[in-house]
Amino acid sequence: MKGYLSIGEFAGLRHVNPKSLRYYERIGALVPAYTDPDTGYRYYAPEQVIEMDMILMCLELGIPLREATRYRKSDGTLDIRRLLQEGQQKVQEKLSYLQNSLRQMEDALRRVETAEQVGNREGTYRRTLPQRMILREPFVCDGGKLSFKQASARIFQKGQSMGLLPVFTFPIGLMATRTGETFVTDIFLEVLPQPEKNSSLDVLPDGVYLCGQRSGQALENPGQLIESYFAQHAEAQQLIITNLSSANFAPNDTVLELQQPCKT
Amino acid sequence: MKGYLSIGEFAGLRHVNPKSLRYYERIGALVPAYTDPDTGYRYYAPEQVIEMDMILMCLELGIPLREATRYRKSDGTLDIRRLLQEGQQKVQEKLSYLQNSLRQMEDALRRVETAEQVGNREGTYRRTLPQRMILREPFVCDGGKLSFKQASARIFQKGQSMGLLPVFTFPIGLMATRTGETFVTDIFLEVLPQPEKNSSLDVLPDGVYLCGQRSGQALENPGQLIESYFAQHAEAQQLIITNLSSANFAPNDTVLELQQPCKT
DNA sequence: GACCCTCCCCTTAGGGGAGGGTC
DNA sequence: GACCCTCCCCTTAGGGGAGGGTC
Repeated sequence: MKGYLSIGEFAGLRHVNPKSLRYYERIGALVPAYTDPDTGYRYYAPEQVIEMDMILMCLELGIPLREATRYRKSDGTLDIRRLLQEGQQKVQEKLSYLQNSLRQMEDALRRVETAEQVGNREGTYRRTLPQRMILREPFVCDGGKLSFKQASARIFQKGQSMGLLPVFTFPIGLMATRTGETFVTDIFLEVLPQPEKNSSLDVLPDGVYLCGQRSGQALENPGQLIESYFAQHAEAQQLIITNLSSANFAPNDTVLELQQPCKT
Repeated sequence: MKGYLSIGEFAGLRHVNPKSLRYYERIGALVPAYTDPDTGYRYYAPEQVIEMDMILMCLELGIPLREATRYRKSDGTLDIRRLLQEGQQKVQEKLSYLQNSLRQMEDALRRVETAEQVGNREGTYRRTLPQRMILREPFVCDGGKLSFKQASARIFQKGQSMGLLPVFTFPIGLMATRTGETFVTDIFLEVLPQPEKNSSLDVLPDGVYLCGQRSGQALENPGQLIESYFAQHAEAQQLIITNLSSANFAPNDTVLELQQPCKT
């Protein structure tokens, strides 16, 4: 056929499979310029490669092919400009979404790596912690009503509804502050800093912390854990209990770190 | 169930559909901590949310769930670190791919918009063109062997195999250079500048061009078009013929622009 | 001999019900 | 009454054949 391309030749122009072109025809997205009525052979005009390009762009952008007809006007002409404009916006959105994902993943990896270095240390040690942004709620230890697990489910949901995006579940904890003979506790969720949300967040300051580790089971009775800590450390005004996230996460095998801010 | 979550509660932790969780169980990606043998009710442990997070991350990264078991070691522990590391790489790749797409789309849109401003002008006019990078091949007009359509299909394939990424098919053309009484012609494909590939490309310099338009049909006999142009413009040493890409692309309705570099 | 045709069956990650039991 | 269960059928964009004609 003079000037026309067979399905294989046409497919070769963009390294697609002839099967794909038959599918595009079936759904009406790209009809060959000529089909031999005797043999059923499809023949494409070289200019049709632009239709193929538009289809390939729609696929990349995640625009369903049945909707791709929106970029074809009633007279059959293609509205490339609209596809490009709407496409640019879609790509921009994907880009900022991925950039956000990357930030989260970097943060999570950093967390896992420090946990690996710190994990399973014996006794008491000091380490310097960066500033942490937290979402915080009062939590009454041993009140009986809300177990720690239930409370943590709640704060996760709150953080999520606020769009605070914690990646993986590690950074949850309790903080206790001594008030006279007793203490008050809050549950908290460590979140990624996000400029526009910081007003509803609290800060755990950076600095040197006096640390020690406990098994994860200890959180089943957090009141007792805190009480005995404060009894043994008369100078402690505040105690932070958080889970060390490990790269080999095994449920029922988390390690807690107790962190007591040092006066400097 | 004390401490366990029903499928709906667990799904709510990450705003997923319970149907998804049943699917994850079916393929073995996330098995509930406990299933009531009498009622079939699924119960999840709150810590399992980390498994859900890993699944959600795999989905975002385009890692098939059946492969997601790779991030679970033989003893059942999760290898979060590996997922994060491999995931970061995937996200980086997607990012640079999208950034490239965006560049191409911006370029295509710019092209469409200038074509809109310039399109359908009568007579002769001057306009300033930016520098263009081109991939170029000799093309013998009216040699008979290779039609222009066939030759353009070939150069597209060449450009593609070199990874030069033309978006949409517009930027193709012919350039003719006068040599004494006759002229030589090349076919060319305009491509996006890419630092690492520029060595195999030619340059059409920026500057002012003397332009005029013809219907797309004229390319069916390009030799004649060029011959009559050179006959009418004794001063012309070089002629570039390229298609004006329109935002409303209609095959068989392209407009050609003849561009003659002006001496300045 | 390489290419093209039309069936036909299969894939991923679920969603939308129907019909019936459970908290 | 809201929630959960198991079927069953459906979706997108094709890919992998089988069996048979075409360039």
